[in-house]
Amino acid sequence: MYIYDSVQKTKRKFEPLVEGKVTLYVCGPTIYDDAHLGHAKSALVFDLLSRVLRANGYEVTYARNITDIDDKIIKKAIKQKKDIKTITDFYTAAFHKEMQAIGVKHPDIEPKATESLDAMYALITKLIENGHAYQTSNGDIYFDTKSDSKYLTLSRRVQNEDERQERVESSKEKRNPADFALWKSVKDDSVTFKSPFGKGRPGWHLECSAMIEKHLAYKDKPYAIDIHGGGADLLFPHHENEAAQTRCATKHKLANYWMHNGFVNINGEKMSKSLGNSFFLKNALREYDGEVLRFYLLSSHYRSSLNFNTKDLEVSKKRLNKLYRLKKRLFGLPYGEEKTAFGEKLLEALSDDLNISSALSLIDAMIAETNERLDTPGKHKEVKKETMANLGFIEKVLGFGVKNPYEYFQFGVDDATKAKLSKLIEARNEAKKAKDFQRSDTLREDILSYGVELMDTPHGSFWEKV
RNA sequence: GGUGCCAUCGCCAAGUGGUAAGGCCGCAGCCUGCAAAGCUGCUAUCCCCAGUUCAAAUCUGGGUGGCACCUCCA
Repeated sequence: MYIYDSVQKTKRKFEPLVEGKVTLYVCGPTIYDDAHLGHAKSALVFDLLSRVLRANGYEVTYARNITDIDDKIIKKAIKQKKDIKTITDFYTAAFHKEMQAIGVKHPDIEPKATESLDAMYALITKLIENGHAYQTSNGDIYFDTKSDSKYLTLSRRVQNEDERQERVESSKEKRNPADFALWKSVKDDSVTFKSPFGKGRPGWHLECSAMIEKHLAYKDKPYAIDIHGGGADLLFPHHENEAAQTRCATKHKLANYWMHNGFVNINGEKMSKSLGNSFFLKNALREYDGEVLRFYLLSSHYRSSLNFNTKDLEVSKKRLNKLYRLKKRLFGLPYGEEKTAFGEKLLEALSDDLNISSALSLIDAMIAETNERLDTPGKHKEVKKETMANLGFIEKVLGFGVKNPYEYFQFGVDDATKAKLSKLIEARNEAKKAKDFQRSDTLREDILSYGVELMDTPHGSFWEKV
C-alpha cells in the first residue's frame, strides 16, 4: 500500500504503527446545513481508503467526527427559534441517510463535539500547564503559537506577521496574531458549556485533537494515529493547529500520514456553502441513483479537483451501466469468495494511492472480456464462477454494483409507469410472435416515449431507464 | 503580496526517465425481423521556449494559462 503524504509531499509506502492495524481519523462535517457534493466526495474518498486498507488485510479503526458545536449552528438555531440539538439532530440524520444512499459505510466511531468536552478540557488544561496556552482578561484561552517551535511545519508556511492579512476581529490581548482560540468565553446565556475555565464554547480546532486522544490514540507510539484525512482546505489552519495542540499537549505527534482530498468545483470555482454555489447531495439524489453519484465523485483521483457537470455525470452513469448489464447477464448466480487474478490487479491499482483510473480501466477490460467469452456458444461454467468472484470483489472494495441490476435500471420510474410498460411489452411480444413487425415497431415507439430503452434478450424483453 | 497545486485526443482521465491505459462522443463492421445491448477495428507525441540524457509527457530553468490556501470551509 502506498499513500501520498500531503505533508511530506511524496508518495510513501504505508507502514502502520502497529502491525496489521490502522487508525484513521477524518474531519467530518459541521452540521448546520445539507451536505453538498464536496462533502460527499470527502466521505467517499475515505470510505474507499478504509475499504482498500481492509482488503489489504488491515484491521481498520475509522473515526469521522461530527462537529455539532459551531457559531453557524447557533446562528441558525437562534434564527429559526429552535434548540441547537433540534438543528444538529436533523442534519445529522439527513447526513447519515445521504451517506448511505451513496454507499458510504458508517465509520467505526463517530464522535461528536458535544460528547467530547471532557477530553477538550483535559487538553486545554495540559496546554496551560505546559505553557503553550494562556487566558486573557475576558476569559478566552489562546494557543501560543510562538511557544511551539514546530508551528507551521505541517503546512510549510512562512510566518510573516507584517504581511499577514488579519481579516478577523481578534482580541487585543492575543500575544501573536496567529494565536488561535482554544476556548471562547461567552458572557451571555445563548449557548454555553460549563468548563473549569468558565462559561463558553470550545475552539473548533480543539475537538479533533481531543477526540483523537480519547478514541484512537496510541499512548506509546511516536504518533497518535496512522492516518489523518480531510479536505484540502483543512491543511491550514485547521490541521496545522490540531497538530500543534497534540504535539504540545502530549508526548506524540498527531499523525504519521496526512491525506487531503481535492475539491468539487462548479464552473471552475470551489463549491462551498459560503460561496453559495453548492450543489446539494439531496437534490442530486433526486435525479440520479446514489451509486451513480458515488461512481462519478470517485471516478477522478481523490487529490485532483473535479469540475462538476451533468455531462460527465452522465458518462459515469453509462460506465456504471455496463457493470450492471454484466450483472444482469449473470443474474441469480451466487458470489464466490475466491481470489482471482483480476481481483489482485484491481487491489494493486487501488493500493497505489487509490489509483481509481487504473482500477476502472481494469474493470472495463474485465467486462469486455467476460462479455466476449459469454458470447461464444457453451455453458461457461468457469467464466461465470470467476466473474461472480470478480463482481463480488468490486462490490466489496469499490462499492459498485451492490444493487439488484433490474431495479438499478428502473431508477425514478413509478409503479404505474412500470405496469404500463409491462403491458406494452407483452403486446409487442405478441405482435412479434405473429410476425406483425409494423405493429411491433409502433409499440416500441410507444415504449421508448416513456424515456426508456428496450432490449430483446434470450431471456425476454426488458426496458431500462435512460 | 506570500505559499502551493495543475496544464495529456472534441470531452473526462491514467501514466512521472524507456518510447502515450481506459471511458464518452464519432466512423466502419459482426450480431438482430428492425433496434437496443454486447463484441471487433479505427482516432493524440503530451501548453510554449531552452537545457540535461543514448532516451523526457515524465528531470532542470524560464514563460503563458488555470485553480487553491493565507478567513468559516470537505
